[in-house]
Amino acid sequence: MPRAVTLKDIARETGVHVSTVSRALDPRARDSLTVEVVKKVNETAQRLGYRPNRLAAGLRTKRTRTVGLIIPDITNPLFPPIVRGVESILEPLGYVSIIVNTDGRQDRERSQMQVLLEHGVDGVVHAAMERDASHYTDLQDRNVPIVTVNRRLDVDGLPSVVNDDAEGIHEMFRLLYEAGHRRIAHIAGPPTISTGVERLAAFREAAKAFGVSVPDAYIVESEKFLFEEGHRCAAKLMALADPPTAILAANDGLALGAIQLLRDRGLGCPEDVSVTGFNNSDVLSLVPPGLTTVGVDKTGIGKASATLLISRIDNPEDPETPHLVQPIEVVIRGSIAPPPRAGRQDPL
Amino acid sequence: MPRAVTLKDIARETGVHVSTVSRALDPRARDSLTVEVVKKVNETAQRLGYRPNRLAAGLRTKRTRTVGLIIPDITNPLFPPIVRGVESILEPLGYVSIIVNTDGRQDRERSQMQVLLEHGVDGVVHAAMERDASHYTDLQDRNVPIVTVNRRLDVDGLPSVVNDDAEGIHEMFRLLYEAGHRRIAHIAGPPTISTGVERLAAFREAAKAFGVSVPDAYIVESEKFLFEEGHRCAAKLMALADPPTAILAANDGLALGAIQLLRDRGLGCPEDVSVTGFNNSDVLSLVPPGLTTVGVDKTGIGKASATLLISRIDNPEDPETPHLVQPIEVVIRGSIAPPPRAGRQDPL
DNA sequence: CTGTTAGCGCCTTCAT
DNA sequence: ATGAAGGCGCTAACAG
Repeated sequence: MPRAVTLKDIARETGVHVSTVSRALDPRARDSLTVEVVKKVNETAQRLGYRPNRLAAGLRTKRTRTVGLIIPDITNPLFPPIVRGVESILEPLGYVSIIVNTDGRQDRERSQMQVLLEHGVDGVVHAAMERDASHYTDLQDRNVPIVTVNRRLDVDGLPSVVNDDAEGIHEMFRLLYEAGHRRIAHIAGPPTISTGVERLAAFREAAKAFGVSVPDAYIVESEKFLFEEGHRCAAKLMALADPPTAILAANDGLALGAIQLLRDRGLGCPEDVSVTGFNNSDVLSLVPPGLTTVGVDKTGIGKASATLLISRIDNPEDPETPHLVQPIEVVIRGSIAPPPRAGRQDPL
Repeated sequence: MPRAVTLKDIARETGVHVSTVSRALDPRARDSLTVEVVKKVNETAQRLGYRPNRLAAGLRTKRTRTVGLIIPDITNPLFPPIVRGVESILEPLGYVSIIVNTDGRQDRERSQMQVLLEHGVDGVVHAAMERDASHYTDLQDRNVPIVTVNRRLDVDGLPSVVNDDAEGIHEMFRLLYEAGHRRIAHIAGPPTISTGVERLAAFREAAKAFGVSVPDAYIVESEKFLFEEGHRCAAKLMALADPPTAILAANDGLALGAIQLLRDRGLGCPEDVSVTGFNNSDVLSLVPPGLTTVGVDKTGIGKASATLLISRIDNPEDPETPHLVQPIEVVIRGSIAPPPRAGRQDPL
């Protein structure tokens, strides 16, 4: 069990002092040294297989090259690409990420932040879905930079990166409108989730923008962003005396559930009812009829948030708190068609 | 920017020495102290919001309560549940995980291990897919315990946790056999991937066990575990003079690609050709006809590997290197039917 | 039962 | 241009 090589070992080997070794290995301090010394030190470091002890360095410098990544649940397909995006920026810079899952629970969020603090993270990327403004006080007290990704906070002062949800909803609405639909319903996300309320608000905006009136009954709130909920909510919609000819769902899962409900009722998508989703989940191309949806750049928001975080870490005094909005992409598949004739005969 | 509270602060506040504070906070050393002192120290620690500095402690004790998690790509749906499983065990024990992605590249695996070492991880869980036995020498030299998960290594000496691939393939074969199939083909995984060769070997075993002879042309090797490859390989199979009546694919993606090929050719699954997969990916229930497949307990292997790792960390002298095999589950959906009449008329 | 001492590995003045 | 010395926060002998 050969002990790890330390500066001291290199010092002994080369005959110079430890602090000289430290300087020779530090690109920023290197030039105050003889080229020969630098060369010899680096060579022996190489030869002995020296690896800096980040703990010791961190203890001294208060910089650990570690960042915390707080996410609700890595199992939710939304987050792995974000994580990958973050790492694609951080890793080349020599940072490692400590990932913690919170399941969206405030108590866990709090305690996990403490854990990150204990490990001396240089910064934190917080990916979340809940709407509540979490208590970042501990981090801010300790002056640890934090960036939120994937949701805009109610209360603010922190940099954030989000997708352009409003634009995505607007474009889905436009597609339905231009196909001829006027009876357009919305299966909304849970009111506790940030994207749930954002997309609902955007839906209302879009309806107004296109001059389409939406009866209250055309807006159904789901309890979770899941297939089953889409199914349940679509059932409520299709049970109306005046059912919609199109359903704009707040995400893909809800949309797929809605399509299933239609099928159960003997209705076809898109012939009888058009449906749209949000997120462009990987599997969509496989499941008929192919959901028209909003593609979001998950890796992109991850990258952007990491870039933002690094700039905060490197310039702690910079007072800016940018709010980045990542553009979305319209993904057209087969789930939209003009409304059926019966639909057209109804008075607008 | 209030500096973090340290032992020294508590010492000053309570009037006892730093080392006494340290002891009072350590459950194992606590009982050599007066209850009053312990009480007072803990109260003030609480009041001041003391959080131990893990870096400093780690520098002293060589234990950081940090483990490394090496995976090819968190974006591959196979890994998030494993990660979650690992964390479900580690987090309650006070460990955090540093996750690094390697894209399965040896050079990155090597360099990332160095990075983990620099950060003083107490152990490493290595999830991998490639067959090559990686060089764990650096870790082993430093006496850092390591557990591999999701693949068995060619060369060994390390504890590992894998799924019971052989059993899964055997069961799929049985299902097909019992439905009446005798012309059963295999779309194999890439030969560079551990599960690829394992499942191919298991397929040959199963065929032998059931007394079914498999022509060479009935085994097609894919280059990646992907839909497109399943499509391509199935095309080769169905172009044979004597095409199979059943396709046992090495994973779900390949199976779905095969089903798509059948559809392209105007053939139905399961009426014309039966198909089976492996992994029980989340989406399968949504895509017709519902793939019959092998369910693997990803969270379970994650948990098992973490448990194994902890026991290695706690008992470094223990010479055992267990190889755990996690049981699989047969998931029956609609993709198997008896072979069509035409198939039966062929000579066996 | 508690204080003293030393040092983990590194960086950073301060001297020379 | 390099060495000496101190200390980051914590723990672990060793004293007493």
